[in-house]
Amino acid sequence: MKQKTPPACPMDSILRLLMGPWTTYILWVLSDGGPQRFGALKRAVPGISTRVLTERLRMLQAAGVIWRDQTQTIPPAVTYGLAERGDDLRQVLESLGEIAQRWQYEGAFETDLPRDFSSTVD
Amino acid sequence: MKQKTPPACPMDSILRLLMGPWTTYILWVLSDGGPQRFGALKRAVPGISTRVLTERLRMLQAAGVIWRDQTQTIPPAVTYGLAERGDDLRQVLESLGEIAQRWQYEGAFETDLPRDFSSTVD
DNA sequence: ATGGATGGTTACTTTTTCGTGCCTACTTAT
DNA sequence: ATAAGTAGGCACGAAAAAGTAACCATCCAT
Repeated sequence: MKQKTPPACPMDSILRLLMGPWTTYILWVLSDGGPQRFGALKRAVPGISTRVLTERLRMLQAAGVIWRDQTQTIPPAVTYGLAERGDDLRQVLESLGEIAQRWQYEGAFETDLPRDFSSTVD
Repeated sequence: MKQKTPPACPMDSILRLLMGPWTTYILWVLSDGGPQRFGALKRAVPGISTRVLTERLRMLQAAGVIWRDQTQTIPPAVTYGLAERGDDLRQVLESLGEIAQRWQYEGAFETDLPRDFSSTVD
C-alpha cells in the first residue's frame, strides 16, 4: 500500500502534468511557433529524446492540452498544436514566466537548483 | 557533454522550484495556515518525509519564497512562513488551481497520471 | 537513567525517470 | 540495393530523486 495522494486538491495533477523537464518548453514552442510536426518539435527542443518527447506529448494530449492530428500518408505525418486548454495554461504560464524573470533579475535562483541546470559547460 | 539547458527563459528555474511532489502543497499549507513550525508542517503534509520536507523548505528559503526563523532555545524552535515572493507565487498558483479544478470537473486527468496517483488500492 | 520531543543531517536503499540504441514499415534519394 | 527520414515503441542501463532509518544534542517527564 503506497497511499501517496498528498493533496486533496487537483493542483497536484496539473503540476504533475507540467512538471517534467521539458513540458512547459514544449508548450511554449507550440504556442510560439504554432502547430508543428514531431520532428520539428524535436528540433525545436534541442536535447530532448524521442522517448520523453513522445511521453510528454501523449500526456498533454491525454489531458486535452494539445491536439494531435495524424494523416495516414505512408510516412505518417503527425502534427501537434495547442488545444483550448493549452491556451488556459499559457496565460498562467506567462504570469509565472514574468515572475520568474523578475526573480531572476533580483537574483533568486542563485543558491538552489537541484539539478545541473544552467551548466552549459561540458 | 550533457548540454541540457533547454529553455532560454528562467521559467525552468521557477518550475524546478515548484515541481517537487510536495512543494506547492507546502506553500498552500503555509499560505492557508500561516507561519508554522517544522513539526506542524510535517503533520500538515501527511506522508512527507523529513528529508524531503527539509529539502523543500531549504529550496524555498534559498529562493526567498519563505522565511525561516530559528529561536535558539534549547530544543530549537524553527518557524517558517511565506515571504513576499511566496505571495507572488500564491496568486499564480491560485489561478492554476482554479484551472485545475475546472479541468478535473471536466474530466481531464482521467487518462494520464504517470505515477500511482489516486490509486488508493494497495 | 530512560524515553520522547524538537529540528534536522547523513547514510543506505529503493523507486522512478531519462537517455541511448535498436526496431518497425514504407518512401525517396542515390 | 542501401541510406536516410518520419513517428514513434521497446528494452536496458545509468542517474537522480525519494523513502527509511539511525543519529545528534538537549531538555523534560517519569
